[in-house]
Amino acid sequence: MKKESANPSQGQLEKLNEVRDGFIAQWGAFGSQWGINRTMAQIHALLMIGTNALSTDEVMETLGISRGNAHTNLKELVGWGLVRIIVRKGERKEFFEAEKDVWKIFTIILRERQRREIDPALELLRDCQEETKKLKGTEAEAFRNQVKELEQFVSFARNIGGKVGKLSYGPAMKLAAKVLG
Amino acid sequence: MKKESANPSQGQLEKLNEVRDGFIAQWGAFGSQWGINRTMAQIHALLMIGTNALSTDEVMETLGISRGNAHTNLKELVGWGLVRIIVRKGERKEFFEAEKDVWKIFTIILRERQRREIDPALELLRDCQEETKKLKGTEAEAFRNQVKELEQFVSFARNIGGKVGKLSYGPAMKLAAKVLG
DNA sequence: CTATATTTTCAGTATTTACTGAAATAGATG
DNA sequence: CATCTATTTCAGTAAATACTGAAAATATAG
Repeated sequence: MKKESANPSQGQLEKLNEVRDGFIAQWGAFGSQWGINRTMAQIHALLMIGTNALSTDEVMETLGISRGNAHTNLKELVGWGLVRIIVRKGERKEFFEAEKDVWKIFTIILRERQRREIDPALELLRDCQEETKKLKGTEAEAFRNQVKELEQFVSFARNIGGKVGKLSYGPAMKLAAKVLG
Repeated sequence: MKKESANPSQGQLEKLNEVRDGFIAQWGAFGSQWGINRTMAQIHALLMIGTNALSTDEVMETLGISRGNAHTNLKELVGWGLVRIIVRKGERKEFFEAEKDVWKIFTIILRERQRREIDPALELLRDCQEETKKLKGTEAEAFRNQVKELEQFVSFARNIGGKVGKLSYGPAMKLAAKVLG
């Protein structure tokens, strides 16, 4: 008979995989609500909760997805800076490893969303003001004014986000303490 | 010959409509990147930049969409609290009016996303910790630990968001000044 | 250079998500 | 209660998005 020990039993391994699979599936679902592709979120979850870097084939197999899909989304994650490519000497394959530090993950996502989504939105808001600068009438003024308010708020928020994103964990916590008073 | 005045000329009205249409279209595109349905974002933009409340028919007509689509998305916006229903006496139709105060818009979106997306994610993270509490082994520990870190961070951020969302404009700006200090 | 392993691309297809239009329901009016 | 107006629902369809699988490109080793 097997003795109880620090090593997991068969049942425990099964349980772990069950919970992990559930986590990955759910995380994928959350991702798609946030405008992130489901598979990308799943791969990110998979790499984040595992102990070692995985190859494309391992990702394909674990999630049951095609090579093309795995490849595209892995590279997309690398593009975000959330995943790094690891090359092991003697091995020809690439392996993929996720950033695990939650604060780093947060700042990366913050910066990337600023760059990809906030900045273009600000540009639109500024263009709209510029284009209607000389127009007269109630309607035109209402439009210009609302757009201006939006622009001021977004660029203000962006500013705060920018500062926060540059902080490292310690200083960020000190700042948070102030906010939480 | 028409004299120049505070009233907009024909050309100005055209220009205004052109810029407004561009704004609405672009805002819709941004919305879909953020996991918000395009039409809903467009209707929100339309109501936000206009001077008066619009009926379902006016929304349909302006955006060139079906009644069902207009109806569903208007009610969804009402569900978010970003749009109010106006009933004019003597009129049988409902009219829709958007919240225009940017700080209010921000706090509404903050609260709703917390409720709809962050809270369920936190629940998942907590469940995963609970379910794996007793499992032994390196893999299990890595999983539990990463999930714990995520949970701590998200619930911490949620906390800050919660406080900020409860502030009104003035105090929020004072707080922001500290952060930007 | 040839053989082999790995990555990348992408046309075709599947899945998901959003929209239409019309029918059903609800509300008001005389 | 018959009629008219407005709202709501939803089956069917359209559009957007994501995925597959295989072929092409690239890299490595002998």
